[in-house]
Amino acid sequence: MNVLDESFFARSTQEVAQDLLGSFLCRKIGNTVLKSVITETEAYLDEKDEASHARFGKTNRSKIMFESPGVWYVYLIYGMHNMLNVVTEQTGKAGAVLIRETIDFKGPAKLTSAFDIDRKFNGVAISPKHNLWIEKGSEKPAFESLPRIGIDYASEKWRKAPLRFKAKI
DNA sequence: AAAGTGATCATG
DNA sequence: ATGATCACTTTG
Repeated sequence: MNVLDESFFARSTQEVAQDLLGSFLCRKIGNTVLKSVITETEAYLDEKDEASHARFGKTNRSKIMFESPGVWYVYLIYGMHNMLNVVTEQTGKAGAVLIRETIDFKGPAKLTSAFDIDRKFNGVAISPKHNLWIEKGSEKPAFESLPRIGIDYASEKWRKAPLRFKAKI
């Protein structure tokens, strides 16, 4: 099938972040299936990445990033917005990709709001069985690499690291 | 430019 | 226990 499985996610975070561009985020709610093309992602690496939640090591929140690839990592930010990430890398190595926008929804919090995604998906397998999954796109789009958003607390090296990937329309 | 909102992390 | 901070959005 076209459904992405664990082998897709068990690779380097940057590769997964780039390859996710052009694929379809899919959500089943009742009898309806929503599908929207992913157009922007960000890679968050392991302990060395000063912008990543893994920078403090394994904590209650970040431990999911160290665990098995192919599950969702969803957390609440600013007291009101849910962020949707996929866990990457082999078990034991931290990594996650933030899905920042799709062709229909500009902004990570608007996306989760539109797809009715919240922390109940944290740690859940990325699979149609759980009504939230990703399907392979027809072709990998051209993209540009940019600094990530909203991480001013990190040092210059990481603030400027081109770990945001945006598909060219 | 600044509010709004609550989980999370460090510190005590 | 408390306090500062935060991978955002909306409004002015």
